[in-house]
Amino acid sequence: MNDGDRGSGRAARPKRADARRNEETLLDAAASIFVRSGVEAPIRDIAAEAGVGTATIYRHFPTRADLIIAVYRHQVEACAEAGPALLASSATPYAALGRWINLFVDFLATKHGLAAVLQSDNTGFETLHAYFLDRLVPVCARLLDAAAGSGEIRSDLEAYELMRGIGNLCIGAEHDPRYDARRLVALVIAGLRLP
Amino acid sequence: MNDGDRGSGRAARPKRADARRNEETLLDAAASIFVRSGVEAPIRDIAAEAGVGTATIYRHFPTRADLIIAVYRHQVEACAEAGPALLASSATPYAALGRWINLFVDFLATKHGLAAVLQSDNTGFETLHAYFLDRLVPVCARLLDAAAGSGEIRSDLEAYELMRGIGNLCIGAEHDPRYDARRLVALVIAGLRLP
DNA sequence: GAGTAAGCGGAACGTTGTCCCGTTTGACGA
DNA sequence: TCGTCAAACGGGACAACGTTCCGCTTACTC
Repeated sequence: MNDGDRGSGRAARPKRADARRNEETLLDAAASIFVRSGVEAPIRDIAAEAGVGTATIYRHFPTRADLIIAVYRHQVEACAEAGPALLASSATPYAALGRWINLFVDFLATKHGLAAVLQSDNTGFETLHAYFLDRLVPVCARLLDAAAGSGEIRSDLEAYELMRGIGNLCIGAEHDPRYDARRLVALVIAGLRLP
Repeated sequence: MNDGDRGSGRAARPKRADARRNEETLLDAAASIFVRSGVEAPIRDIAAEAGVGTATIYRHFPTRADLIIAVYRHQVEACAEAGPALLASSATPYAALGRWINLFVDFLATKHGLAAVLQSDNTGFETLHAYFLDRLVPVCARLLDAAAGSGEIRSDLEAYELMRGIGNLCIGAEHDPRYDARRLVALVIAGLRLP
């Protein structure tokens, strides 16, 4: 946001053109490498794909988390915005919740290794945790509250816990035909239901 | 098994005493380090704890998976053997299933990082996957079959898929007071129940 | 007690993340 | 148009780690 200049006081000179260009190139390269080799691909590979030095990546994205966030920001935003929309357009809050969780699973399951990174307690991914949580937990909480309010589900589960559980279930779902994360997630959602 | 000599033809000379001693020492050291730093602790740390060179570890346990298996074998066996016992002693197969899953979660949740490693699609952990799966999936399948047979749960979920899901849910459960794997697992088990 | 191969320790090598530093280059004022 | 300078750059340097190799040590056998 605030493309090009900062909002604070004396305009600190805007980014140089080559820097802006490099950032674009890097995002494209990272997206491409993430698809090919997962979000834990070596920094050097991404740098090579972009045709820049490794330091350039660190300059634009101090941590891997920052890069991942930048690459997937659009999709996360879309997912967050889908929450209220689904709530408005679905027959019941429970139905909305189910659909929204599916959206979330779609997102995670197609991102090679993202789910795993999202759960890792590795220091250095706090930014990533914080971003996902800040953005999506409130959305999930609203859906959960609505469904609890309408008496469809139990009300003793925190959105945070549910989202972490869903995230966990999506780990390693890409490469194992015998494991379908969606089926397990559906089980959790079913278990949420009140008799 | 077959402590000391091999069963095949000409007795290939038994292991040297110092080698056997080192293996013991290594298992103790690894167990201790696993508790302190998780199952992905640097090989060097384990070697240092045991007071041996790194090559000694590789000689006894060619891959990290082999070491992990050796360290936890007893507990896995106990878990496997608990399956039939619970089935015999519980009121219903469904109750037995629930208790057995709890045992499994207890095991995983206390082993710093084991759950994560168990799911990783990293080459080199096939042995670990194979061991856990070979040993525990059949046990789980029997419990699942029994509960399905008694009409308590749906019958369209493979034991393999359930176990992977449970394993996934246990990832990162140690260090986050806001995330209780057991609660999510209970939700899955509840979702399994037939109306 | 001597011979021998199993076993050992630690140095060496490859890979990866991260940081540093000398060089290049875009932006701006003259 | 051109000179100046800080932003930005590239790639080499360093550290941590997994893994392998090799010369030395030592437990067993006779």
